[in-house]
Amino acid sequence: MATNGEASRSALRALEVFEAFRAARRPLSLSETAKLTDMPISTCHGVLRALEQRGYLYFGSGRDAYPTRRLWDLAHEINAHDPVALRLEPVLMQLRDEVDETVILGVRHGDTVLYLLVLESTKAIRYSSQAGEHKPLHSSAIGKTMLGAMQPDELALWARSSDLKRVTPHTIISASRLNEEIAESRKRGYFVTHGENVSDVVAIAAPLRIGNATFGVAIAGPMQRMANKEVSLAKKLLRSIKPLETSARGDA
Amino acid sequence: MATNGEASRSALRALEVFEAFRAARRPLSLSETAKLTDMPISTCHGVLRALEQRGYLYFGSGRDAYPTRRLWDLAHEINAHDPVALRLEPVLMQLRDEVDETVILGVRHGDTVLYLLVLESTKAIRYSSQAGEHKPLHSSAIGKTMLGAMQPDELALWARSSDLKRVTPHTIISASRLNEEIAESRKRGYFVTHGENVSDVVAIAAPLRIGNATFGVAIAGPMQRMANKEVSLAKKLLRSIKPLETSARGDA
DNA sequence: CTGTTCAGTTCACAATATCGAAATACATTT
DNA sequence: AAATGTATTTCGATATTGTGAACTGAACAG
Repeated sequence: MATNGEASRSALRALEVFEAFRAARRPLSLSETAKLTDMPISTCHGVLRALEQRGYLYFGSGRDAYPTRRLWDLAHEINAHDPVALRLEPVLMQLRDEVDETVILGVRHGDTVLYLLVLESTKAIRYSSQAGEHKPLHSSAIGKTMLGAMQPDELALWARSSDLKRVTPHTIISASRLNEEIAESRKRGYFVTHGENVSDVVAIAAPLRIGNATFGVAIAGPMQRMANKEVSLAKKLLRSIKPLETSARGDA
Repeated sequence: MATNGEASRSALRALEVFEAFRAARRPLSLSETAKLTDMPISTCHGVLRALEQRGYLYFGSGRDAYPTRRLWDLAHEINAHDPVALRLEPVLMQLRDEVDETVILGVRHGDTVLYLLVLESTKAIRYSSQAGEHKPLHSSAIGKTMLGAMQPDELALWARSSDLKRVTPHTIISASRLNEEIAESRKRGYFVTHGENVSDVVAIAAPLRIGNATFGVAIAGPMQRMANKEVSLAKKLLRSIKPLETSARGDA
């Protein structure tokens, strides 16, 4: 698991192209793709050609290209063997259905939380995000959960040495207040954010230990709907995920 | 749509890594990934880090990494808006279910056929392939379909100037025989291969014109099962795909 | 038919990634 | 604890790739 250093940009070019297709939701020409991905046209040209050669992309009759199923097949098979999500997803899905708010699985990743799995609410007004996103540790509910998993003295040190950026007007930017809140939440068994990362969003999160890794699971939704259900949602959350826990010996 | 020239290798590195995970069906360490992708460890290291930073990959507690859902979400959304497969897939799926042999959608791509969509039979013994694969024009059923869409004189020229490689003992490597067979098949309305591309595989294919692009649809299976059903399978194939055709004006 | 525009392709140089090797971290055994 | 073997990270010379600019070709208007 890496910590510092710069990493290659060009290795991700292919994925940037796919993301352009996702955003566009339709076939794209070379120049459109270049614009959307913010690459020079000649660079984009090379990437598209490479993808075409490998069968990831095809050009129909005109100049427009669209990805083939190859990417989907790839993702599908990878997914089908995901050791973590495989076990957790059914339960989290059930929780999502039960509360019909967005349910998120995340892990710590440096000074951020990485979303591994986002199961969105079916409601029109909902917390909407996606797997692969990063959120700050101090302003997200799962982040606080991760902080809660640290030793109190470690945490105090981390809070002092970190730049607790203000993300919204409600973000906690004082190290001492953060320490206090984490301590209280730890006792209570769950962690919350009230519009500290995204205005008007309340999230409730709890830790989930699998083997010797700590994950965090959150329920997130609009403040209006969440406000007076905090305790009952927290109970449902804890009830759902507790059975998933595994001691350091019994995991995949 | 490009024809010649060399294309970037490093842009595809990320996809090579994902393909390693597909093949492995489990989390992989850096050195394992490097071995599977046949990259030097230090190169692979850079790629994995880049993927990690962008949230496509995460390292659990140990040294092993696994892709997050991000790739799947990406593929899923791209798929959901695929203009061709969207319309064709339900019908092809129905055909697959009806005959329970593998059904393939392909297009011409230079001197090969590119598989856009592969719907495999549910039978244990079946023709198995995947989207993104390339097959020679002269030895695959969809390939012959593409040749059949050419003008006869164009075809004759192509056949003479191409290197009709022997793929199996049954591959047609004579330009004149190929010309004859295409001509007959054209009249008949469908194209076949008898173990010319893969031994013991029989495939039946027909053209599908959408707008001004020509696709090919094939039913492929083991010779034993296919042998005496050729005509009836061809009828089913044609019946399925004929309603999908669109003149040059009515497409997406 | 000719001029204009726009999309795609190619080219040569500058910027970047690659890869061997050496350094470090980690795990397991003695 | 020390030692051994294995895995990961760093480093820097070198080769490859990315990039702007110039080129080609197609589509269209006058």
